[in-house]
Amino acid sequence: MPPKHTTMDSELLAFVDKIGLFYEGVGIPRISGRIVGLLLILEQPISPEEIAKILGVSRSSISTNLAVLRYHKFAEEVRYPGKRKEYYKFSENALENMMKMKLTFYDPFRNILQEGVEELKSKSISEDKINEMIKYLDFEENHFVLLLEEWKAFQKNRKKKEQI
Amino acid sequence: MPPKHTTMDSELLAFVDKIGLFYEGVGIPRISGRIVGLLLILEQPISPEEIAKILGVSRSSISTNLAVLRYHKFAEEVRYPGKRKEYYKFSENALENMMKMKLTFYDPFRNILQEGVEELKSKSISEDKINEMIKYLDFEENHFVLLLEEWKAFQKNRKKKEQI
DNA sequence: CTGAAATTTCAGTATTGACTGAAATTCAAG
DNA sequence: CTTGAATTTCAGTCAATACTGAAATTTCAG
Repeated sequence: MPPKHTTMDSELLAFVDKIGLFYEGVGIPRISGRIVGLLLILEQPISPEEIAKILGVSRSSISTNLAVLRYHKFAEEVRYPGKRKEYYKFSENALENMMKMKLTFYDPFRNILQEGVEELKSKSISEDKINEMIKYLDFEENHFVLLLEEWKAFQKNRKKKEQI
Repeated sequence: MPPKHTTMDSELLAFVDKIGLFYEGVGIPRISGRIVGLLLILEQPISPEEIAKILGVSRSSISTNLAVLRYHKFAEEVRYPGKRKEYYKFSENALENMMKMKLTFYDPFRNILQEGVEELKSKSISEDKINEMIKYLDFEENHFVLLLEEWKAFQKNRKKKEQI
């Protein structure tokens, strides 16, 4: 049976809103942040309908924002047999997926710089600063990949311990 | 004697614009990105006046954007004795400073989550997802600090080699 | 299959924030 | 100091985009 989330304590809402504002500050839609905040604190999955009601925004806006959270695998759909409604929860591997998302930054930037260096070899420009930057991007990306591996290993280990 | 940069090859400008668009895509003003691109390829420092002319944007916009690049230590002021104008170059430690900038992300977010957990202990919310996220943020931040150290060491070593 | 319930899409609106130009301020050469 | 060149500030404009509501589409219980 799907859970009901009709109302929400104003202190909890304040927490959710703070996350929304933080998201807005880093260039992500505020509603996305508020949804993330909400999913973070709820024990049980919640329907888009209820999210809209609790956050006081339009149903369509929730739909759009859930679509991108779903796309990045931050939010995950849950279905209850016999119920038509969708329910959402904070994705199991949300943190891992957030990191994977960050990793998509490097390639496009690197490509621009790399193409720049190659195309512009003939012109009288300074290549060394660009090359330095490419080297740095590779350095950082590589670290991120390792970080991801470490985190996954750390998690797996922890899960195993909990099982015992 | 300060250098002159009156015109600029259209291919170079295309490169500069690509960086601008990339910046825009990640939520940073396009002009900031174009200035960064310009400083990247130039051998010699350039005046705000000349940047404005080359990029075809208002002088005031350059001023504002240079102020934030300067604040984050991505761009560095250069003065020529006897000349009133300011000149700018890509900062010596720009890459290092970009990373330091990224590090400012963690604390505010961590604080929101931490306060959330503490304030909301009484309410019937799920603490474990928040705690997991805090743990992850610490994990990532810590990695970044180490990365910064490694990069600095790597750089120092390289500089030494070049000297010989 | 059918139809009602739910979700998504999309055109329009509102809000945010980047950019401009003129006015105010700062700065350094003389 | 003084003065004019250069930079910064700020109110106003414009453009990008987050959000809304209605219409279209999808979905699944019966």
